[in-house]
Amino acid sequence: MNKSTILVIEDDRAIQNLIATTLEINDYAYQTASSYAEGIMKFTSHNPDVVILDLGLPDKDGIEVIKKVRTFSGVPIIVVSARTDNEDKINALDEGADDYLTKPFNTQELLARIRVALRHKSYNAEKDEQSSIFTNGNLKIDYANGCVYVDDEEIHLTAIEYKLLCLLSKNTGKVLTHNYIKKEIWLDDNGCDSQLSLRVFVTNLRKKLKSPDYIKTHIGIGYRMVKV
Amino acid sequence: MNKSTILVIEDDRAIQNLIATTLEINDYAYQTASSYAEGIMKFTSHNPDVVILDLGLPDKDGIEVIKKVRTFSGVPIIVVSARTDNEDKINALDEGADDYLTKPFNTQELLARIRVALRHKSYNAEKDEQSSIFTNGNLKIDYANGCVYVDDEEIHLTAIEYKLLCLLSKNTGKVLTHNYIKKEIWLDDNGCDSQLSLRVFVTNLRKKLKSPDYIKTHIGIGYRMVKV
DNA sequence: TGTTCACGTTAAGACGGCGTTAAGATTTGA
DNA sequence: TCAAATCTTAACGCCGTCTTAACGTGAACA
Repeated sequence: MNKSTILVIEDDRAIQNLIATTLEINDYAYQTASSYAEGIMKFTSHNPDVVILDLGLPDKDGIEVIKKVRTFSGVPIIVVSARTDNEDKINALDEGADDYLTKPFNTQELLARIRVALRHKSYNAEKDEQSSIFTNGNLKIDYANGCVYVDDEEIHLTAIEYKLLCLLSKNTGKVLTHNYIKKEIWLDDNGCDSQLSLRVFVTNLRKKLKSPDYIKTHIGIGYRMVKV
Repeated sequence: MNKSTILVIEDDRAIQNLIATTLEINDYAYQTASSYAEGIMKFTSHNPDVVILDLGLPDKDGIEVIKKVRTFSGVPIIVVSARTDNEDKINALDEGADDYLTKPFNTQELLARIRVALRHKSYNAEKDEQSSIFTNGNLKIDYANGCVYVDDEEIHLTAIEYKLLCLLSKNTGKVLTHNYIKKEIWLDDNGCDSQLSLRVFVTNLRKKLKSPDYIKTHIGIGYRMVKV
């Protein structure tokens, strides 16, 4: 049997050890991380099957881990936190966490919830095989680190340009309507004349990608990224 | 928007009402059941998107609901129970429940966990939606991506041409009247002499499809796509 | 066999959407 | 607070798309 790998992001050493021991006894492979940065790094290098996450990290709020991971992966995330406030729970769940346990927790329950998570994952596994690195011609996107390369040279994109590029690249081959793009990028859609702005962003993006061919225009409809 | 349907299996009337009210306020459709038998019956008749289940039912243990449902469905099941015993929790989760809340619970948290469950479900639904490709002879239409291929080579269609082709292909074998096509494509029908325009579009479409045979003319009536 | 009618085809012109540049407004970071 | 980066808006030329007109073609019918 293939061991499942579990990434534990937790800054309290005592609890980290408790979880690690529990996992070890139950024959799971695992990795540990003590901060946001280490967590993301270990995620990309080990591609775990489940993430166990504490919200109280030294460098950033644990919520940021959820947001970051969700930009490129649907892996099950179980939050384990001392925060009992409902708002924290709801916030974490809505940002993409799959479960939320409050400390102190029962290790048997944690194991059961890990089994639930693995069940979900294996059910999804068929279609899921997405990596955190996207490649198309001379274009490369590292979703986990938020870097974009053209001809193996890093290029600088603004926030909106990056969002737009992610949107297009994750839907390569699919035509995205102006309206859809608008809603994804400008969450409140009455902010500006985004139809016009969009044209400018596409222009700039094409320029920075050093080729107009990645993004194809569908007149009257929208845009689409094509395999080159 | 399509309302999600939630089945609440709970024998305590007070809590049943509490959940029902919460769901109603948040614009979910729901069904209620007070026993194992009623729960299974309503499940089969309403095919809910999520099940909320109390373990203490009058006729059978709630665990039996999980076992039964899992023999034919992977629908998300959220257990809501007064039993705080870890064994009960673990047992329910291992039998196939997806989440477990202990009473008294916070309604906002319940709602958040319902959203998690629906997310899982819709994520799975995407996989099944993959087969939206139409084929007819050398013509291939990828509705989901909005692309059209002839002889395995992509062809470019304008917005109206694509709309027209979709209309015809989705009604292959059926004659569509001029009037019907007109209404579907030119929503405000007083815009132009669409009868004349239509002739031009059909010509161009036939040319782009590299064969006049896909679209057959019914003089005085309309057009129809035929299987070639 | 000629007439008529609906449709096919082509081409031209009008129209609108798009790409592009640049300048003003806004946000961000030191 | 100021400077730099970013976002929004305006303007304009170009090009693809849509519409319209004109003519050709073939079938039905007397």
